[in-house]
Amino acid sequence: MKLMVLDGNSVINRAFYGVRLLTTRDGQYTNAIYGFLNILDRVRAEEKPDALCVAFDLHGPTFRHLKYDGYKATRHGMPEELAQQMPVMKDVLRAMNIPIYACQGWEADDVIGTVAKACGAANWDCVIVTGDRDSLQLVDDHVTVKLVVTKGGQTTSTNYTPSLFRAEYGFEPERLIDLKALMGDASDNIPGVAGVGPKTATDLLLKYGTLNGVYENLTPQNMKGKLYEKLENGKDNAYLSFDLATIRCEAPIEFAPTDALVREPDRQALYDLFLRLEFVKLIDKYRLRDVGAVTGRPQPAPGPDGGRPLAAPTGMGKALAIPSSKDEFDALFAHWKAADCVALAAAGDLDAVAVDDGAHPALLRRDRLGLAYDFALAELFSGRLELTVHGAKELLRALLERCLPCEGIVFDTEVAAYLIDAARGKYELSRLALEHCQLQLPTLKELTEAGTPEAEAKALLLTRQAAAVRALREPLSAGLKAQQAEKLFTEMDLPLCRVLAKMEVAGVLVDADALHGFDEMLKARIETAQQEIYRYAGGTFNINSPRQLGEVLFERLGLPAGKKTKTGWSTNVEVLEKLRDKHPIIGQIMEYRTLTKLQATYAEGLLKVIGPDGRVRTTFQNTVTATGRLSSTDPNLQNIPVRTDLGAEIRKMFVPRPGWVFVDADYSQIELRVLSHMADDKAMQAAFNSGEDIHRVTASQVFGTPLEEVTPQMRRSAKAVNFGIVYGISEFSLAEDLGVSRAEAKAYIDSYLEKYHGVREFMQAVVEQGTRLGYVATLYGRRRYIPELKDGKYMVREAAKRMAMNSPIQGTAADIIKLAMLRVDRALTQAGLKAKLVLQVHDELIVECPDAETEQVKALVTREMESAAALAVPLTADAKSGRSWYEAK
DNA sequence: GTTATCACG
DNA sequence: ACGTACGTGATAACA
Repeated sequence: MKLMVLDGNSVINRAFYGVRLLTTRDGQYTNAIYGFLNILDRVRAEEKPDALCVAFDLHGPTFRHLKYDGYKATRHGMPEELAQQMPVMKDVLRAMNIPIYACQGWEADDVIGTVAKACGAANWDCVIVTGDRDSLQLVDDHVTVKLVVTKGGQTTSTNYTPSLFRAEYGFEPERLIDLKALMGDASDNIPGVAGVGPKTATDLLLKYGTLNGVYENLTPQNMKGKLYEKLENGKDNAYLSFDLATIRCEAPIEFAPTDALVREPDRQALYDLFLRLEFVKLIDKYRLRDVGAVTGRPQPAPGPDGGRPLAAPTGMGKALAIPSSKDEFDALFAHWKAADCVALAAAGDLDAVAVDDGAHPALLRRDRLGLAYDFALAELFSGRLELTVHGAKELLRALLERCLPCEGIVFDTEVAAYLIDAARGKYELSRLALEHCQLQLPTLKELTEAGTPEAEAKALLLTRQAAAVRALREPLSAGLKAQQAEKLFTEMDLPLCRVLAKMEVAGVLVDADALHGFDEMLKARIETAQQEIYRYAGGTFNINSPRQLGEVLFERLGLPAGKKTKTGWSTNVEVLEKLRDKHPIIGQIMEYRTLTKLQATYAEGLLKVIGPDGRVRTTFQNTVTATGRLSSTDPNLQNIPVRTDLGAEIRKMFVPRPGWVFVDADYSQIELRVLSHMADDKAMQAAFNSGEDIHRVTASQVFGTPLEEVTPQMRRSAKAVNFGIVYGISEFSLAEDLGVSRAEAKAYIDSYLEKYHGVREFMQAVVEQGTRLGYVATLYGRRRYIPELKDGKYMVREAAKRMAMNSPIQGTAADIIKLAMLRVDRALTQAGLKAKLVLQVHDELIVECPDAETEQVKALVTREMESAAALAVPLTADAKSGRSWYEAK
């Protein structure tokens, strides 16, 4: 029989430092618990013990402590983030029915030793799981130590048997005590013999066997140099250390191995705990999903009814209708019209839609309704129902693609959840339902594995999703209200979904032939650069591998290595730039990098996603960024090159359809204007009101030079300072950026904040409020929670301050351009123009426009962008038109 | 899946 | 004494 005992404190410590900080929505830290459970799972799977228990330290003085004042005096107190998790960890273990042992006045090690001894007496094997090497002294024929190391979430472990120990240390496990007695242990505050380290101590033990052996042979002849003296002087400390290092196996605990036989967990308690800790995946892993059902939770369990016919998705005894005629649908529709919340969940291909109004749940299926199906969809989205969905933009896109009506969506649970906490970036329906409504959604996999045919499983899932969407509306509405974010929701982010859907459907035409030609040209130039590089390097290697490149540059060619990354040398542009004059290979590598980037990401990358109609369709993500900006994926059309001539060639291949042009309008300095408004900085506002170039004015102010005497160099510096201010400046980075001394950079910043003291006060106020309230907000009330402002670590706190300073500015600018998009879209429609918004790039809007509408659209877009917000300074936008994105910019 | 790099505002 | 600008996404390498 085999018992496994975990050193609770040691393992949870490893887990805490090995897993990045995680918190629940209400701020409970969970990473150590999560990591502990992972380690526990792993070692259990590896060892398959018959019995299992955990030993913990208790607070307060220990037996060993009392013997020596210095003992443990330097052990760091547990960080608050970990201390908070300790009681919960024990709750989890209790719920798992794993016994916990601890003993006042005794250390976890002593308890473990006692347990191990009891195992020996009962003729059981014992495995000790710990992250500390102290316990290795307990290793014998029946006791092994499993030493765990956690690195970046990965856990590896080593099983120490007597033979492995001997191989590594050269002596018996028990002699580890003698070793510590000689060399000491700073982390445990064991003094050892002054001047004797691991090397000397090991040598001594190998020669004389034990600590006693060493002192029995202590003569000046035996010990070289000063060693004799050191040992003589350190004798008392050595024997004291021996005592301190010895694990006591007689802690007064009642223990027999059979007490700890593995038992089934208390599934209910464990489920409740995991739910509270938001360990959604672990609920699955421990197969606790069914527990939610048997305890009167609102939703039946997914597992057991996987094979049952569709029924009662709302748990209130209502029958699910699956209409198969227009009449049946009409009857349902009449009921829905009277409901205050009709929730929908639609299949991606729109071939099925689940409807749930709380009283008349239904599933509309194309295969059941046939020709009446499109009619039903048209009715559903005719605007006569108040619909709630999860992910309005995707649904609208699907409807628009099929030329169906798309009215009536008044609530989007995904967008609402994003507004409530934008920092999460992920808003899966299943997760939200679990957190806000304690409602379990099955997964498709579970249902099919339970034997439900795939089609039926998908249908069942949809009805569940509709019910979840309906259940979520209330708590999320309340959340929006609590944050006074209703207006932001109703008037900005929700209506924007339709505009974004229209833009996605419109897409942008890309000249595939031209792009293909560009691709070929790049390939040829890459080939040339590659040959040159191989020639200079004296052989071939993978230039794309930073590791191999580092080897060639810094080892083979012996170039001076600059900065390092975590894994090796850095080979990024800044490093290469500094080496440019040192070796001709550098220029070629930079060329190669530029070319391959263009080729892989833009030429080939875009060619891959051009549709049959020659257009590419991005997805605008409206629920990912922490600040409120949009992002663009698959493909990302917000990072098409522009800064270099060769890169900008790509923009020549983004073209309007024949007979049309692009109108491209961008805001001028929107973030700085927003800052001048929010900070109410009169000096900065005056600068904008003067109509002068802002960076020049800043230079003039900061350097105390008349405007006419500002040199390009001064303007460049001022521009960098302006950027720095928006980002939450640090002297160091500004100095780096400008290539000046830190003192000089500091002088710039000081001078800037002196002139623009409104900005200084604003930044201070934002950080103060952010720390006090836990969040910062835009002009329109969009919040970003930044709990790191209260973090104990200086670095984390400083980074959080920069986020706090930047987010209101970046976020307000994002809010304003969202308003502008709504206005432009509406104005184009109202004016009866054919022109369409096609792209947004943060401060820039691109409209595809018939030639004849060009001038009207330019004026309209400029007007709508400039009047989107009334700030204390003018908001200006410049519009241009052209036959390609390149020309229009 | 994580890391390094580099494209954009 | 420590490491450093804000916000994104795609690609290739490597574990």
